[in-house]
Amino acid sequence: MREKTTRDHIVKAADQLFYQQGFEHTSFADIAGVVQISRGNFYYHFKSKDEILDAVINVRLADRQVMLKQWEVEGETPLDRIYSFIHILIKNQEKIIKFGCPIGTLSTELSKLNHASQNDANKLFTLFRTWLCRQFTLLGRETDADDLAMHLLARSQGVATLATAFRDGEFIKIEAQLMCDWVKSQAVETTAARRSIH
Amino acid sequence: MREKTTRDHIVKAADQLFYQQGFEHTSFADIAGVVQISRGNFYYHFKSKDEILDAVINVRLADRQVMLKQWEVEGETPLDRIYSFIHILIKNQEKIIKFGCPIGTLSTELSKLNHASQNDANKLFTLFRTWLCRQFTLLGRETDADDLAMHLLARSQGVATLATAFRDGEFIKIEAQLMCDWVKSQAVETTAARRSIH
DNA sequence: TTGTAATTAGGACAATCGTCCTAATCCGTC
DNA sequence: GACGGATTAGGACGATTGTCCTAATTACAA
Repeated sequence: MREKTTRDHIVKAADQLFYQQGFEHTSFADIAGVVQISRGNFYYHFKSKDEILDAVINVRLADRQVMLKQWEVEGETPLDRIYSFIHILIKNQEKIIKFGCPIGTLSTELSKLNHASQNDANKLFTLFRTWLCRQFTLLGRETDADDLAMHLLARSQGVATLATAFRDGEFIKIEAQLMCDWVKSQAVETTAARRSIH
Repeated sequence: MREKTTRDHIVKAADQLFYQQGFEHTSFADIAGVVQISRGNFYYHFKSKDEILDAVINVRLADRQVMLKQWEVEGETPLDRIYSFIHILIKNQEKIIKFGCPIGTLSTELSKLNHASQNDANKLFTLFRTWLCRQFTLLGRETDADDLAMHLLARSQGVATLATAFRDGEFIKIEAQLMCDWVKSQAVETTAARRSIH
């Protein structure tokens, strides 16, 4: 699990710092301080700061892909798997309160910077969106699975934003429970009368 | 409505630029370019960039207070007033797709910067939170009015975040409708059997 | 018209940013 | 031990940042 190469160290440190301080607010000096490396050495491994960002995004994509695969193995039903998604809000509670959602905050920042990598960063959202979409399809909601996926994604994003602003961990717990209840109610509707989301 | 003083011009330009580009990514040169003023002249009106931020936050607070007051006058029922809140997502659709929610994105950025004014910026959230809380109380949900207010705030924040990421205006419309349906269902529960939020 | 305060323009400032260059060092191979 | 490529250290660079200082200009009162 421990990274061996200097390049991996740089990416790992950048990943954390971009999350905690934001991309623009993190300087080469900051990363160098963590990795214990000379500033000039960066440019042997990366041609620019943007290239480090790309590497960070790719690492995050790979990490989340592994996580989603793991949820597919562990969760027997699509319901269980969606619960796993909701549960990361609880699991990462402390970090979310301090720094928000790593995917959402990066997407928001790059959007304001009008950064060239915003499309790449948003692939992280798409990754969860299509995964959730597939689970809702398996749940029998093939016609509106994507709407349900977007709905759940949005709610988790909103919870993260407000939990950070108000430094409120209890709020995360309450909303996570509501989200689980909502998902369950959506599954039930497969056998019951089909209604709109509410 | 037109601002007279140079100070007001600066604050207005900073307000827009902080929204569109973010606080840190907006330089004095950027503001000066809009206001058509020399860079050195800033420090006659403000002692620092942080002081401009404080002024912007106060202007936003005043603006939103006026808006909320207006909704109280226009809306006959608390239900109507909450609808007005949800409707800003539709009204500001284009801006939200481009730049997100001005309150949420500022709060998120200042949180990452660990900026001294983050508490002041979060007062914007509190303003809507207490206002929504009052409306839900008038709706007969005095016991969990604050939970409902936070829930609605979170959902609107999440919608804004994803609408920006996916540049999707249709998503805003769908979710706004869902939120309206949800609010209505919450009001109905006052007369019907009291259940948990779902 | 004159004098005084308010306002502005423009440049200097130290610090920091991302970037780049070159010399030194490391390390495995012959 | 010597060679050669991979890796690193350290500083120089131009640009930009927020901040500050001072002289010039404006606007208003006497």
